[in-house]
Parts: sequence; structure tokens; C-alpha cells
Amino acid sequence: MVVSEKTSKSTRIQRARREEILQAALEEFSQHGFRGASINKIAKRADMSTPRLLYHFKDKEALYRELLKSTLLLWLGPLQMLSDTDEPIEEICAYICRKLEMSRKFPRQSRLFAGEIILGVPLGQAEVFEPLRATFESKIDLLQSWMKSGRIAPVDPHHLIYSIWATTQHYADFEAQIADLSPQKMPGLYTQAEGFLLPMYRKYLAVE
Amino acid sequence: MVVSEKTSKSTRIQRARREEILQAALEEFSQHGFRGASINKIAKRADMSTPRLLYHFKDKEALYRELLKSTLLLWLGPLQMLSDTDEPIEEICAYICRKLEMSRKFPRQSRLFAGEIILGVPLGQAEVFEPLRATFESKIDLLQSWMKSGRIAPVDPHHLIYSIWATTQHYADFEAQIADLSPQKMPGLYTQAEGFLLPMYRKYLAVE
DNA sequence: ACGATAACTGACCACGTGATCAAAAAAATT
DNA sequence: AATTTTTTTGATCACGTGGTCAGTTATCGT
Repeated sequence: MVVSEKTSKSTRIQRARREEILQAALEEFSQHGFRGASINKIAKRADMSTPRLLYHFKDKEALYRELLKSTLLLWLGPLQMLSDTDEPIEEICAYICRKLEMSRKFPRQSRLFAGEIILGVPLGQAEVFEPLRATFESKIDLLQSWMKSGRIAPVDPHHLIYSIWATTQHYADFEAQIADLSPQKMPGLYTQAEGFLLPMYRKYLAVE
Repeated sequence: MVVSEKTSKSTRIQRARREEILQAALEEFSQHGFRGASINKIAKRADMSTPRLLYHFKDKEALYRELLKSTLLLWLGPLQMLSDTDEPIEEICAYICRKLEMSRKFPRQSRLFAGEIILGVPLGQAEVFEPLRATFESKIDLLQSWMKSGRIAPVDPHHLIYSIWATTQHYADFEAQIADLSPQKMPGLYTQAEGFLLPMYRKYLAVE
């Protein structure tokens, strides 16, 4: 009855099943949103009965919430890596590349996240998005310090980040549309996108 | 029994009720996506019984499809206005302004549209998005002609349009996030966005 | 004013939803 | 090997879903 182990226990089998479920849930939630998703179908995807699923997650919302939490962490990673340097423009470009890679590697997570924001699920917006706020504001400060020291052009830092988010996530979130309209097939598209976006931000942010 | 009137009849009362329903449906579908939306709740929003709603639209899909069709037309308007001129950069900037204004004025339509693409509803993608394809490709040609004649810098026209779509729609689609993160309140945000985006594209597309 | 058609109602249906629970099976602990 | 604890099952629940239909009411052209 050791305290440190008893409070947050997790059997090997628990971890395994939860992982299977989260995998299936990502598929379902990212395709249909919170309300459109069905835990029965998630259970089927994970090849188990619904009660079995509900043994591992107390209800639909708990499952969704946990999935969203881990997705936010993934989503936040590239931004947190943005740090002070003498070549801020290259640092920003590296951030753009990381975000593009995220879109390419984890499109479903990106869509889950987008769906959560677009369709306003009245979950703990405050709770789930708390970590985002803090990181965001600290990076705003970083950008402003670069501007004040004249290392990048003075533009609105908020909208700079918004535009980077928009342009990079767009390739994952609107994949269906882009795939339909582009002559180029999907993999090469990301290389093209990089070739388009990096020069744009380089020119815009170049000082003098 | 005049032919031109009898084929596509629509009673005054029909037009009125359908309009009420579409209004309510926009609200519901844009908030929950196709599968997450409920025709019962749409009916309640429109202050009528479900069978009454289904008298005017044969089923959920027909309602959604019609809503989506009109939304696409609205969405497409600003792009169609893009036409040949000696000052192509200003023409593109005007397009960006129009798109921003669309986001500001019709955020729900924008989110409906985004939801449709993100959550892959297996509707007539081919059918509904047909008009978009044609317009898109013609504008790609227009952009390319501007580049060949050296009136704007040679950048990938596809990604140019994608990036404009992304940056402008972002303010409507991710309104919840932006409102949470921005010090500035919503109305002024669009002015700021314009102030950020226009110089970016001006610099990027400026020739020489 | 009347007959035809348009518009609407209320009852109803089969089905999928999220969720519960007692009891059985499997695993871990002793 | 015995026992406790974790895990899974099958049956079942109340409810919301999209949708139908016979019959009633309102609207309209004549």
C-alpha cells in the first residue's frame, strides 16, 4: 500500500487497452467531431465491446478530453521549441517547417484539433487550452524583443503567429480540398508549400 | 399552365419556410457538423415540428446539401471577382480584403464550409464542389499570366491561393481560439489582420 | 362559395445512442 | 493452490435519432 504507487496506478494491460482505444477514437472523433462520433463505432474500430471500452474510460467525454489533451501537447511542441537566437528569421522558418511536418505526419490530430475549435464543444476550453495560452504569450514576448532589437521587421506578432498557424495547418485540415484542386499529389505538396511559405516570411520579416 | 412558371414552382409560403429552416440549419450544422447535427433540433430552432420541416426538405441530407450549395456560392463570390488588370497586386489585395470581410460578416457560413471539408462528409464532393474547381483553375491561369508578363513575382499560384484562403478564413473558423488569445476584441481584429496581411503579400508579390 | 391542392399535425416506427450492472472469466497476489 | 483483484461479457435500459403516414386544417384559384 505504498502511497506513491497506489494513487496513479496503471496496469500494463490498462495502458495497452487505453492506447488501442485512443487510436480508434482519434480516427472517429477527427472524422465526425465530438457530437457526431459514436463510442459504439469507436469500440468496433478498436475491436471490442462498448462496455469494455467504458470500463477503461468512464464516458464519452472523458475519452474525448484525454485524446484532446495529448493532441494539444503534440500540437504545442513545435511552438515551445521556438527560442532566442541571433538569427530569428531562420528560427521562425524552422518553426514553420516543424509545423508543416506536423501537418504531414499527423493530419488526423490536426483535424481533431481544428474540429474542436471550429465546432465549439463546450468542454473545459479554459482547462484544456490553458497550456497553450501561457506558451503563446511567452512567444509573443520573444517576437517583440526581436523586433525591438531590430532583428526582424516590426509586424504584429499575434497575427504573425496566426498566419503561420493558418498556412501550415491548412494543408492537413483542408487536405481533401487541396488534394482535389492540386495537380501535384500529396507528398510533394509539402515540399512545394515550404518553397512557397519560407520565402514569403523571409521577405516580410527581413529588416531594412 | 405557363411552362416557365410551372416547372420550378415555389409558393410564397414555401420560400418563406425554407428560408427559416435554412437559417436554423446553418446554425446547427455549423456548430456540430453533418452527423452531429439533429433535424429535430433544427426544427426546434425554426420553431416548428420535425414533420413540418421534413415536408419542406425531404431528408437531412437534402437540407444539408442545399445549405452547402448556397454557402459555396457565397464563398466563391470574392474569387470570381478577381479579374485582369494592370495592377494585379492591388487586385489581389482587394481579393484578400473581400475574403476578410466574408469572414467577418459570415463566420457561420465559413465554419460550415470548413467543417464540410475537414470532416469528410461523403456527399457529392464532385457535385457540390464542381463550380469551385472551374473558377479556381481559371484564376490560376490568370495568376500565371501575370507572372509570365512580369507584373507579379513568380511564385506558385496554387499555394498563393491556398495561403490566402488559409489566412483569411482562419479568423472566422478559429474565432474561438483567436478571441481567447488576442488582447484586441473581435471587430478591430479584422482591421489588424488587414494591416498585417496586405503588406506581406505586397512585399512577396512585388516584382524586382 | 366551393373544390382542389398545399400545408401541417400527432401518433408512431425501427434503430442507434450513451450508459449501467450483475455475473463470469482472467490475472495477479499471497 | 487459494484468494483477491482486475478485466470482460451479455443483457438491458431510457432516450434521441431520422423518418413515415393517415388524417386534418389552411390556402388558393375559380
